[in-house]
Amino acid sequence: MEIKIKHDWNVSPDEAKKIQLELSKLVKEVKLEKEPEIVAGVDVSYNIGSNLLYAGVVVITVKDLEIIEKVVVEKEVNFPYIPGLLSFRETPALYEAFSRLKTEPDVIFVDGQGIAHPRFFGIASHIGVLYDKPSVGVAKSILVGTYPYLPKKRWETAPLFFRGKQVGCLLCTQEGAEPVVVSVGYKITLDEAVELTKKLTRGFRIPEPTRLAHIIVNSARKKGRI
DNA sequence: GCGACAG
DNA sequence: ATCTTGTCGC
Ligand SMILES: [Mg+2]
Repeated sequence: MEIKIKHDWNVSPDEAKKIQLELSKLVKEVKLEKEPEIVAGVDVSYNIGSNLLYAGVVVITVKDLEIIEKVVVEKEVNFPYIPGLLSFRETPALYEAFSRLKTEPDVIFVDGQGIAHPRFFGIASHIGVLYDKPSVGVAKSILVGTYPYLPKKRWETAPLFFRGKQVGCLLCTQEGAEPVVVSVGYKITLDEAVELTKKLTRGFRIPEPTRLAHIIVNSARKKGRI
C-alpha cells in the first residue's frame, strides 16, 4: 500500500499534538465510495521493557472472513505511550508493514480510536488520512467521552459523546463482555462503521480484522521471528 | 491543581 | 501493552 501524506515522526509530544490538529482538518465523515469487499486489520505487540515493536496487517474478505494476506514486521520505537498520542508510537511500525502489503484493502480497521479522541484524531483517523483510505477505530476501552447506558444485548449500541458531539458508539459484540468502542476513522460514516464491524464479528468480542492482527503479531513476538 | 487516560 | 493461574462453560 502506498502512503499519500508523509510527515516527521521524530517529534516532541507538543509537536505531535500540532500535527494532529493540522491533519484532523482532513478527516471526512462521508459514505463509502464502494461496497467493501476486502478489509485490513492492524495491531502492534512488544515485550515489556523492549523498544522493538511487532507490527502486523491482516487482510480478509468481508464475505467469508477468509485471510488473503498477512504481513508482520519488526521496528524499533522511541516514542513512549502517551494517552492521546498512540499513533506516534505505533504508526511508524505499521507503515513498514503496509509498505510490504500487496493487497489493496477497501477499509482499514485499527485497534484504537478514530475520532473518539481529545483532538478528534486517534490512530485510526491518522492512518486513514495518511493513506487516503477509509478507516474505522475499534477500541477495547474508552479514551474520552460519556455514554448514557451500557449496551448489554448483542448488537445493541450506545452513543459516545464528547464535547457535545457523538464521536462513536459502544457496540455489544458479545453478551457478558464489555462493549467495543467503534468510531469513524476516515471517509466512512458511523452507521457504516458499526454495520461493517458487526459483519466482521464472529463469536468473539473483538471483530476479526483486529483480532487476527493481534494474534499474528503476538505469535511473531513469542517466536522471536517474523 | 486534580483526576482520567486508546495501546 | 505485558505478566498468569484458576475457573467456568460449551
Ligand atoms: Mg493493540
